[in-house]
Amino acid sequence: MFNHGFVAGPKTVSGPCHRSNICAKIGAVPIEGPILHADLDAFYASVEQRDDPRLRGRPVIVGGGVVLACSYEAKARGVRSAMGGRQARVLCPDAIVVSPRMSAYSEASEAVFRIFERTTPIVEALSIDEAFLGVGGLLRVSGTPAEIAVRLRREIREEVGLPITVGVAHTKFLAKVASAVAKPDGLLVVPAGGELDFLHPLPVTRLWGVGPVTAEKLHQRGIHTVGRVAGLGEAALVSLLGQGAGRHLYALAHNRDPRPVQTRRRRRSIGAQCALGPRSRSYSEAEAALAALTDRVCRRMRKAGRAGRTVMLRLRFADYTRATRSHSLPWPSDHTRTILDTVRHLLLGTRPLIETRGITLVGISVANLAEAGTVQPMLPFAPGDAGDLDAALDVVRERFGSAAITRAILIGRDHTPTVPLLPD
DNA sequence: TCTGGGGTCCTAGGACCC
DNA sequence: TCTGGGGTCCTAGGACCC
Repeated sequence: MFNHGFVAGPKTVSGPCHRSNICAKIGAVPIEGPILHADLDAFYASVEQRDDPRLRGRPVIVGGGVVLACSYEAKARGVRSAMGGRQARVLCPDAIVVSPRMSAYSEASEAVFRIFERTTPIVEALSIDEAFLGVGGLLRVSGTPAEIAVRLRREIREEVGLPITVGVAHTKFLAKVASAVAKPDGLLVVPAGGELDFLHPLPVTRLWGVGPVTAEKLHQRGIHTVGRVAGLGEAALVSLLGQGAGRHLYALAHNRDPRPVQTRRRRRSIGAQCALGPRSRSYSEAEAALAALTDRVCRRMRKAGRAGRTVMLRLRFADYTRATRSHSLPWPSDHTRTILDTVRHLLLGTRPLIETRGITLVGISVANLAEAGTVQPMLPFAPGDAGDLDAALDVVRERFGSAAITRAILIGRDHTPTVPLLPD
C-alpha cells in the first residue's frame, strides 16, 4: 500500500513534517524515532538446544530431507538452511538431526512477542522469529534505544532461554542490516549521522530486494557495494532494474527509507503446498494431494476468521519450472466444498500440461481475504450445509486430531488416513 | 544447490467501464 | 463509423524473503 507509494524518488525526501502530512491523509499513525530490529538466532535450532542440553555446543540440524534451520555450530561447517539433507551430512557428518517441533517454536515465539509488546506498543511482526519495535518517545520511561535493546536481550535470554540479536537505527532497513551484521547474539547501534558510513561499504546483496538475479545484473556492471549503487543515479538504476526495483534501491542506498513501523498488518493470503518427490506423479495423485491441502487451508481460514475470493493453484513440473492458475469467486468463501471445487476446476485445465511434463509439486493459496464475519452468505445453493459440515468437521479434528477424518479420495494413499466420511 | 513450505510485492497484458 | 484516455479488476509470471 503506501509503503511503496512514497519510497519513490528524490522529491519525496521526507522529513518528519512531510511524512506526517502524508500519513494524516491516509489515516495511518506516523511512528517517529529509533527502531529496533530484533531477530532470534537460528531460531528452531536454538529452541532444540534449549530443550535438550545434549545438543548445546554441538552442530544441530532441524529437518530431515531439507535443512529447515541449523545451529551456528553447523553453520560454521558450511551448512545452510534450505540445503538438501544429504549435502548437509557430507559437510557435517557429526551433526545431530532432529525433527521439527512446530508447536514448541510457536510457543517460544509467543513468549518472545509478549516481551516485545511489554517493551513497546509499536511492534511489527515480520515472521515467527523477528520484528521491528518502534521505541521513539520512550526515552523518559525506558531509557535510550541502546539501553532498551540491552534489557530486551537480557529478558528474552532469562525468561525464554533464547539468544536474540538486535539492530538499532532510524530506519527499518538500517535496523535490519545492523542486526544481520551483529549476528549471532549481538547488538549493534547505527549512530545518527553515521548511516552512510555504515551503509556504503556493504555488499549490494545486503540491500533489501536484491537477490541472485538483481545481484548478477549489478555485478555485470562492476557494481559490488551499496556505495556504488548510490553513485549510480536513479535513472540508470531504473533503466537497469525497472521502475519499481530501481527507485526502491536508489532510495535505500541513499538512506531514504520512510516506511513507518506498522503495528497491525493483516495476512493477505493463506496457502499450503507439498512436494511430491523427485519422481513425477500422476494426475490423480496430484488431485489427492490437493484435496488434503485444501482441507488444511480452509480449516486455517476458518480458525483465523478469514475468507477469501481468489483461489490460486500452484504447480511445479518435473523439470522444476513452475506455473500458476487462479480463479476469483464472486464472494469470499471459507467453505471447503466451494474452494475444492474451484481447485479441481483449475487443475482440470492443466491436465494436458501435467500429463506431458510431469508434476513434482502442487499447492494452493487463497487471497483477497476478508473478515469471515463480513462475508455474504452463499445464497442459492447448499442452504447452510456447507458451512455446517465444515464446522462439524473442524470440531472433530480439533478434538481427535487431523487424521480422525479424511476424504475418501485419500484412503490408501501414503498419508495413512482412517475413516472415510466425505463423499467424493 | 538437484531444490521445503510459508509468504510478500511488482509487472504486464487484456477485459471492461466511463 | 472510428476513435481517446483513465481507472479497475483479473490472470500469469517472477523476484525475493524467512
